[in-house]
Amino acid sequence: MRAMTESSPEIAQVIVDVPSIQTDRLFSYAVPRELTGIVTPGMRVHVPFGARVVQGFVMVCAQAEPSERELKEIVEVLDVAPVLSAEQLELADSMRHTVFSYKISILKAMLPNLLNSSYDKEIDGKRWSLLSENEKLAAMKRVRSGEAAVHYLAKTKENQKREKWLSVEPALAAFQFDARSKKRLIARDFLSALTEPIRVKDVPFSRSVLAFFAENQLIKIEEKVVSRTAAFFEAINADKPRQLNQEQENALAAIVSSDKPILLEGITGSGKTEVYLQAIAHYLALGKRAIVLVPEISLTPQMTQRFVARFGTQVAILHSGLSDGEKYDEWRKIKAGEAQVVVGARSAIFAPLENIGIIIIDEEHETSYKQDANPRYHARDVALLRCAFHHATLVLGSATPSLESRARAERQVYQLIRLTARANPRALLPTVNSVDMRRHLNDQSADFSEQLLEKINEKLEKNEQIILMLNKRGYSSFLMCRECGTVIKCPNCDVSLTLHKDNGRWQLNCHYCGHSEMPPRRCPNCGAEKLRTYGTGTEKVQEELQALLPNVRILRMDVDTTRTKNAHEKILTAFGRGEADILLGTQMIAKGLDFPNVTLVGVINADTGLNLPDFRASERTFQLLMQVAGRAGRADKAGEVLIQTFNPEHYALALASQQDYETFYKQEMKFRQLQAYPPYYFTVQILVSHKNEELAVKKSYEILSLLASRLTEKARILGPTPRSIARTHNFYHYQVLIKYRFEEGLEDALNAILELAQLRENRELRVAIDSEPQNFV
DNA sequence: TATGAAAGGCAG
DNA sequence: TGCCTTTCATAT
Repeated sequence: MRAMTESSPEIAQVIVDVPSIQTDRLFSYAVPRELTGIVTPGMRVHVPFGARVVQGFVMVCAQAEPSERELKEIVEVLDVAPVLSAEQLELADSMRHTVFSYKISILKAMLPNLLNSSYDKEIDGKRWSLLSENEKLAAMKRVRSGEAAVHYLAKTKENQKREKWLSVEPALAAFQFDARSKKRLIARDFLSALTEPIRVKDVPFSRSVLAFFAENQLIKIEEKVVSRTAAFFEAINADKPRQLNQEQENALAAIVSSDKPILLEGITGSGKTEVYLQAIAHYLALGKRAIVLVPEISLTPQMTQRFVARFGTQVAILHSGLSDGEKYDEWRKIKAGEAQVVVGARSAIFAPLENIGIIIIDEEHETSYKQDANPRYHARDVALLRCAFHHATLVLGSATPSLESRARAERQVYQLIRLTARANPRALLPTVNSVDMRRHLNDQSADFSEQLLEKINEKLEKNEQIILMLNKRGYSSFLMCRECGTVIKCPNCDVSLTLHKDNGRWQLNCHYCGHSEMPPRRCPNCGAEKLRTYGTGTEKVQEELQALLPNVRILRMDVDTTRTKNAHEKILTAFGRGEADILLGTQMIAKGLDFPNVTLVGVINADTGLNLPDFRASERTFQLLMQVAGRAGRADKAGEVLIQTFNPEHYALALASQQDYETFYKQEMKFRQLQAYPPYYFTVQILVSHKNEELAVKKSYEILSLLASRLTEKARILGPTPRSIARTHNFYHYQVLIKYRFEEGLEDALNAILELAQLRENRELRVAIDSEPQNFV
């Protein structure tokens, strides 16, 4: 076989890093003779493409046909071993049918950023990107007149962190030192006491001292590739499996024996994580590996430490808080087979694990598992494909499963397993009550009912902790003129500006485009000095609460207080240590936190998400309330939940108060059936954006008629309608929604839309196709 | 996506 | 005609 590949030329078929519909296909290149047999599918290469050199992925290698026309040659191979496995290449093929973005985007999403090349060019040996504007103009002139030549570069960003390590040679013991060289003698004593290699930067002697030892071969200094993430794993104490209760035992038994995906519906505190851990241990014992997905926000040490405590350095962790270098290091650790368990957010579903036995998706209903930029994949769908390939078990865990998943369990596509009791039998379920805020409009505070204040005081007296949720950041939602009704709006977007108070400085911010301005004193429309704030955000609640209870210690957690690295973690650690009485925040505090001393959860306004123009608004509200309620009474103390609302009779709120998922599921399913929404129908959303509103509408209609001509009458096509925020960043957004059950021509029709979007006349147009969109606002 | 070639616009 | 900008087809 080897002889054959050496004798006849090879060609490599490559997907190039040029995202367009015209280039979304294989391109053939000749494999240079010296690389024959070395280039294999899944490797990154640099190839000539037009006038440039671009990165590409080898998808197929084959013997060249004798009649084949002259092909350009691969310029360079970037890898000694494929960075993408055969499984991943196949996965990209499958995903291309449901995720309407280009193959190259899907492939790139599977790799850490550092493995994607950056491009530059060289003119007379000088890097284009390093030239000043004037130098660029001069260089262009010289190129045009033929005085200089352009050399196109593609460069991998891959970089490994290296450290110098010192080890002692046997010769050191016998070496005769000059008695006058004090420093060297001290160093000798230090070095000869070493039993293991040591990092050069940890040696307390200057370079010149060490140089003497190195020159005389008394020590050896070597560069080692080191991991940027290893330190995290060292500080964590080991932990042993805990005793499972009967329900957990049953769940575990079902997981390890099931031939279909498992939907694990377990109330908060029912010990899902322990079931996950023991299920993983089961597969590890069989020599298999595991992926665990958790929502980004719960990737705090609280969650990850449990996995590291149980499985130690076999765990690799992937989340957005890591730098590109750190992510690359974790990726390499997995690729090298050093990690058996990968814990991470959405993109960890692409982890280069082999021999997967189980994939677990915790909080499976979370929308963050769907990527809301290209490629718009859902980690759950990718997990299904990977499990099919590996014959692995998929476990979807949640206290409030998505309707899609729960309905699949109903139809026996998934096996439904319930955990109905708290793992700690002394931990009681919280009691949940709602407060009808319509009756409390005249209370001393507009945002706090007397009941809630009373409860807060009661808990403070007992030195217990409180979590308060208000799903609105900033100080107040908008500024309105009391004279003429003018609301201060963003110049680039169709939204009102949110008032913020940052270190005592007032500011109006746009939450969509980042626009920021000083609040005006007078109304810009009528000039009256009657601008008032409306709507309460977390900043204002903090201020109010501090005024009502001067001695209370409040920690605020929202996007604005968690911008810096590890800020999130710091706030939670401080709260866990009891450095504050109240944790006040947006919905990010609802997820996965476990503080035993928290006995009261207050929802200041449960209605914020309810009136959004999204068919999932009720589902989201229900899930959020259930989740935040689960933060109360996690340990031996009884927990209470108080939900303030203007819609106490709304079924999402009423059933969340009763902690009744099953009834909610049934009721919501009726609504979905009536309205022909998921899970009864599949949906595809086409988003059309243009700086010119008329053109956005016109193009939307072109897309509509294209769809109408290609789909059957059974497909329901809605729109075009403006998005609920019709303009952001000065772009007007329209959408067309397709609801369907079975449409053979859909994939072709959607690819035709991608083609339409690439037409020259549509250069200013942005079109995104979102299969099973999770976000309509 | 980004390139070079071709076509178009304009001053002299 | 030279010089600059815009348009367009194309990539193995």
